[in-house]
Amino acid sequence: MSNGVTERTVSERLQGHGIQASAQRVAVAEYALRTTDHPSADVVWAKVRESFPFLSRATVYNTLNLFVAKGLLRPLVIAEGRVVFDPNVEPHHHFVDEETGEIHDVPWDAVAIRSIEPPRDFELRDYQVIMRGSRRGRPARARPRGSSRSSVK
Amino acid sequence: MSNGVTERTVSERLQGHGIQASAQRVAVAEYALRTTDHPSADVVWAKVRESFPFLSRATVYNTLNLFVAKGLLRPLVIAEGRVVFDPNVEPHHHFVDEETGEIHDVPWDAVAIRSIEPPRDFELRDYQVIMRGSRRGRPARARPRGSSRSSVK
DNA sequence: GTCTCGATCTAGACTATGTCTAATGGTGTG
DNA sequence: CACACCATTAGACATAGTCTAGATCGAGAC
Repeated sequence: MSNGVTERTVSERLQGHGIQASAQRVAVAEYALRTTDHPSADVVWAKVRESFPFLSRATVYNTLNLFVAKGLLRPLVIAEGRVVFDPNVEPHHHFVDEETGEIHDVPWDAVAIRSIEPPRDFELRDYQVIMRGSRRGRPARARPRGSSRSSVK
Repeated sequence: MSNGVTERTVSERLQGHGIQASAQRVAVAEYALRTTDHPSADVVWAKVRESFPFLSRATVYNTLNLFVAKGLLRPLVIAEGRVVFDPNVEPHHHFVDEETGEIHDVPWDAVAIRSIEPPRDFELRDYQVIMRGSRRGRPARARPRGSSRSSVK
């Protein structure tokens, strides 16, 4: 794909957002800015270390937070127990599979909103629709939470 | 307020949902089923212990998860770093104040949705709009995250 | 009343996510 | 080379949440 955004090297993208490039930051960016998996910070750490073993956990957290501050990633508070990161910073919605915990992007125009009214005295900065459900045909009962066993005896 | 729902005692509500009442469960319910604060489990623990000191943390977690399983509470994955609980189990939306982290209920009809299309092969169980912003007049820059100091140097 | 059984409650160990700190190392400028 | 600055590191720390093993409670059987 050569759409004028992804054809630039990762290193150039970082510098274009005012981020000093370094070996570690490029390695994190190569994964985190290309994936569609909505990984958590620890998942990024594990993935990147496969090809770049000299990388501390603190650096991954620092780097991801830096990318968020510079507008390269968006943090999502949707998954249970952790923040996940989305390199798609354009407006869109999300669908959470309640059985697997997987998060899928939903195009902005898959939802037609006629009007939206924030609470009085509050200023709306952005919004999105969070859908929950499961793959068609599966009943989807008790949600997995932490361990695989049921959380209520 | 005597609207046919809240006029029943908490103990009766628990039994009506198939939950064996106990001193601890009633104490948790008195707070968690009445509040509009969207508390986390540890907040519930702290609040309830003010008037009911003999209460372990595990009991609070067990009890809240039981209430969720029985449909008395809805878990929300909106706030950073924790799950919060909402005794309003009717459909509604939420507004997150990005400065304070406070969560406010938004009535269902504050948003007019004309159509909504989940991803192919997925079954939509429920959905809600998550709005983010801040109180009018305040600029709302860096979001507080964990500690009060900036997370990116 | 007392025995028994299952449900509930408890303290504390444990795991996972995330932040902070102090020290180390690399790079550019003079 | 020396200095300053920034990135990186390991590990300590903080917090949310789960699990376990044992104590305790309560209701029915006798």
